[in-house]
This record gives sequence, C-alpha cells and structure tokens, in this order.
Amino acid sequence: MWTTTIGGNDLSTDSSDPVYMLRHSTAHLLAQAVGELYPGVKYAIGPPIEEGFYYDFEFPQPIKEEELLLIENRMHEISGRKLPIERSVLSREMAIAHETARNQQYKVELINDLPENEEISFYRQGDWIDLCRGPHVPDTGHIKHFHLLHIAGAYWRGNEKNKMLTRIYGTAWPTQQELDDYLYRLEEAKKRDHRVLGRELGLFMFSSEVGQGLPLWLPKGATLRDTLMDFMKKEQLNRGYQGVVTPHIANAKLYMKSGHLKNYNAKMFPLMQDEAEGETYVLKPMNCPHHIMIYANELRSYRDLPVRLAEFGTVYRYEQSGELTGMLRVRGFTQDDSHLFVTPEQLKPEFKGVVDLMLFTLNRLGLTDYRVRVGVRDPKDDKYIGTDENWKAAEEAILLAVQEMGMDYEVSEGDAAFYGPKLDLMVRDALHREWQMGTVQVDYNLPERFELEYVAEDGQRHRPIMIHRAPFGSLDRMIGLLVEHYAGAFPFWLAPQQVCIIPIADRHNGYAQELKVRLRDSGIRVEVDGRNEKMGKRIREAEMQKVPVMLVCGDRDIEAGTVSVRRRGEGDLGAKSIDETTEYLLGLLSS
RNA sequence: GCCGACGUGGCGCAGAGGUAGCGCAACGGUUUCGUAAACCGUCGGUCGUCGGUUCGAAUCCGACCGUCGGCUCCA
Repeated sequence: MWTTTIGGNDLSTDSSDPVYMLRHSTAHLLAQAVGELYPGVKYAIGPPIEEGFYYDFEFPQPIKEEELLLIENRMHEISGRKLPIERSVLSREMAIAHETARNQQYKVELINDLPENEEISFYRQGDWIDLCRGPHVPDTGHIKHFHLLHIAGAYWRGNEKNKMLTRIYGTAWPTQQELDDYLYRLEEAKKRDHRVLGRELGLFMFSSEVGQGLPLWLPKGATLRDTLMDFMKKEQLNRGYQGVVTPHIANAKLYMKSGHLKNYNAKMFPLMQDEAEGETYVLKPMNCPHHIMIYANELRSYRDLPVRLAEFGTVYRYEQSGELTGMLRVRGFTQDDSHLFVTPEQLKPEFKGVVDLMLFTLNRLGLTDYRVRVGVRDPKDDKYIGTDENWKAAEEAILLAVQEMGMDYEVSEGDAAFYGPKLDLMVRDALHREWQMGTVQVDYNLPERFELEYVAEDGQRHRPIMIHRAPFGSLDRMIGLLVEHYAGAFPFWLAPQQVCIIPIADRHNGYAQELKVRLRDSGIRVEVDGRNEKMGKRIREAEMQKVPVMLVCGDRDIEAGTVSVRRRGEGDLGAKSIDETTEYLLGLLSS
C-alpha cells in the first residue's frame, strides 16, 4: 500500500487521533497565550507535528528565546481557566470580513485558498478565536502536559521569497509521565549525536581553517571508510561492476553540456578561471558527466551492455551555510557512485538489481528502519531537463519496478533529480530527523544530451538509458548515521579497532605483542594497550572507546598459553587458547 | 542565505568592569597490578577574531568568523 504526499510533507498524522488533537489544541493554547502577551501579533499556521506542534507568528517586535518561559506560564494559566473550546461555521464572506477586521492577513490568505465547497470553521476559547478545521479537546483544562522547546525562523508558506515568521516549537503529551519520558529521550538522543561521538571516538573533525562543511577524517574514521568501501567493492565485483577513477575538477564545457551549469548552478562552487589558457573549470558536484565520457570513449555493442561504471567519487556542493550539519550535510563528500548504461529491455531488471543491492546493504549495516520515497518531477517547476515523454517513461519504469517488488513506498512530487526521477531510501538520525541515504535514478535525458549510443542486434545505433545509483548515498553521511544508530558501539566487522590486548604487567608485554602479530596476520584490527596504567583503567578506556573485544593476559595465561576474552558490555568470558580466540574473533566478523 | 541561541586551556564547566580558575585529558616520577578510574607532581588559556566604550573589558557595544536549533534545499 502506498500514500501520496504533496510537496514532501508527511501528512500521515491522523486528525482523529487523540494525541494529534491534543497537540493541535496545545498549538491553539500557545497562540492564545502569545496573543494575550503580545498585542498586535499576527497568526499564521499552527499544526500538530510528529512529536509535538508549532505555531508561526509575526511578532510586532522580535522575541527572545528566554520569553518562552513567560509564554509557557501564561499557557498554564489559561489551561487553569478551563475555557470551553467551541466550534462555529461562517460563510466565506463572513470569515474574510472577520479576519480582515482583526487585521489577520495570513488568515485571509488561507481562507481565500480554501476549496469552494469547504466548510469554513472557527474555534473559540474564551475571547480568543482561530480559523481551524479542528477537531479539538473540549476545554483548555484538558491541556496540561506540554513544554515549549525552541524558537526558529520559518518563511510564510515555506517560500524564501516570503516574509520570515517566528516559529515556536513545543511538545505535548496526555500525561506528565509521557512528557517526562519524551524529554528524557531527547537528552539521551543528544548523547548519540555523531558530532559528539565522532570527537570522543576520534573518527573525524572539522577545522574552520580548512573550511565550513569540509570534513577531515582521522585514522579511526578513515578505517571505517575503508571497511565500508571494501564491503561495497566486493559486492560490486560480484554484481558485475567495473571500477573507474575520475578527477575532481573538469572543464566547464562538460558541465554546460550536461545541464548542470544551468540547472544545478546554485549548488556548485564558484567556477575557476584559468586566465593563462583561457579555460574555465568546475569543481564537480556529481560524477555522471565524467562517467559518461568513459562510456562514450568507445563504440559499445549491445553485447557489452549493461556497462556498470563504479567509483567512490568525491563531490563538492555549495550547501547554504545554515544547512551544514556535522557529517549529515557537508560541502565535500564521497559517494559510492555508479552509472549503469542499459538497453530498454535491461532497464527493469537492472533497476531491480540495484534496489536489491541497496536493501542488501542496509540490512548488512543493520539499518532496518527506513522509508522508501519515489521522487518525481514537480510539473510546475522548470528546473528539469528533457522531454515529457522521457520523464513519463522513467517515472513509470520506477513505479512499475517497485510495485512488482512489492515495496511500501511514497511518491513525493518535486523530489526528482534535475535529469530524472529517483527512488530514495530515507533513514532517521538520533534526533528523528530524516535523511536521504541510498538513491537510484532513471535517466533518459543525459544520454540524449551527450548523444550516447550502442549498436543493437539490428546493426543500428540506439540510445542507452542511464541508471545513477549510490547505495550508501555518501560515505560521510552514512558513517554519521551509523555512529548514531549504534551509539558508537559498532558491530565487530565495522569497528575501527576490533581488539584491544591488555597485558596485566610490563612483563606480559612480549606475549601481548606476539598475540597481536598473530591476530593481525589473521586480518583482525588489533592494538596492544601496554601503558603503565592499572588493568581496570585500561579496560574502562577500551569500553568507553567501544572496542568490541578486550584480551587480557597475565602470568596464568602465559603459563597456560591462553588469553582471557572480554566482550564489550558483557564482561569477562573466561580464558581461551590462542587458536580458540582467533577462531572466535573470525566468527565475529560475519556477525 | 534567513530567524533565534551560543563561542573561556584538547574535552566538560565556573568566573557578569579590577588583570582567569576547577575536573578530566596530556606530560614527568613512584607503583607492576587479574576484569570499568593507583598515588604524587608539572605543563597548558592573546577568554572565536577585529574594532569601539572605559583609568581598566572574558565581562558592555558593533562588525566579522564559527557552532547549534529551525526555514529553504539536498547525498
């Protein structure tokens, strides 16, 4: 089953759900409190959202975050008044006259946009009244357990050309216990934040001297990247991909031809002028034009297709500074990118093959909670290249494939790439924000622009179709998300350091070093912590660094040729022989 | 980019007009130890940057840089 969403909004919340209703009423309570405290305020919209609600206002003067407390206190006071909440219906003319008289132009605009036959209802509590479809709780006394969280700017109707309003976010729950639990969960989630753990675990860093949104990967983080790349390379080798390597910059003419300079310009770093040679270069925001050049390098036969060119390609996108978020949105990142050049007959099976790889990948990473989004064109927007026929064919190919695969998915208008529609895997971070991870896109348009060809069985030249795909999406974002998913405690195969050997006293260091060489030869990432610290302290630090296995060795072990195995979070598992230990560790690799 | 908040040694914090402190980390020494923090000592800060107010600024004001929460946009 699938639902349609418009403009990417998640409207899955159900207006008959009591919690949804409660939050909606809390938004009204907030608006009433704001109205009492700030005369002249203008009301925009105030819907319930997944874990709370917000209300957008235009304040006569900007407000400060500390004023939220005053507003919240007033809300409690109004709640105590137990004002009945009453519904009334007005004619369109009456409704407009009413809001015009109150000088509420946002409400007038909303009424004007309501469909002809829509009933226009208002909800009154005390002397405060708001345009609203409802439903609401019976009286304000029902609203008790809420908290205002933060203040933010939001453009009226989400359009940056409109005036920026002040949005107040809050949360509301049926009981105090649920509110407390929610606030506790928020605090806990912050501890999983990949920006915090990334520093504590020594994975990555940012430097303002290098530049905003440009990540620097530390040795342990680089090991994680290598592990993920090895995983994907092996999988791609099994699935008939060929690796290629292309440069980070290109002549601007290439990106002129691809349409990027026209349709992706806002996201590209400023062009580089080579005055001496009279050339202009771009820092690549995508890898496709480069891979297209490799495809076009030779005349291809239908026997060669599908051609699957893969590269861990680092791309640079000029994201707005306010949008940068740790590793989850950066300005330079590495995609596990590939472009497949296929015949029309191959499109569906190849597309399904890619989806299979994407799902296999998420499963292996332990990310089982994801949403499938099919991004199609927004017909009102002109940021796309290509003909309507091509778009129709590409969108149908994707929808048919996912339906045949029996997948749950949602269609989102306006979320296509500029050259074609796509299927995205969406995953949430610790704070429940949703991010696009893996993506697969069907593209009839770039092959046309570059006049790509292959010779078919009929001896004639035909045009291939392109599939763009990246199962991880980007290594940077994927690792950021994995850090949060596992709270830094990676499964054994992913852990940057898999084993920490802890010799109890100095005299056991030699034994520990021999063990290390042995395990390293078996392909285990292992270090010895032979520092002059008590064993307990070194165990504690290994636990905090989330090392999955600790091997402790002292006199007894050297005597018996054993090592005592300790599993992170589980404690001492007892002594094992070196062979048993090696086998145990290799067994963990596949778990 | 826009709205709001924040910026003090590597990290976490205190200091609210009178010349910067605490814990952890780091470093040195002692200790050689059986499953989550041994003991003693030492080093370390142009208080994000620049400018202004003041006899005097980490504390007040302005601009810029960066970070955080959103909006817009996207891997």
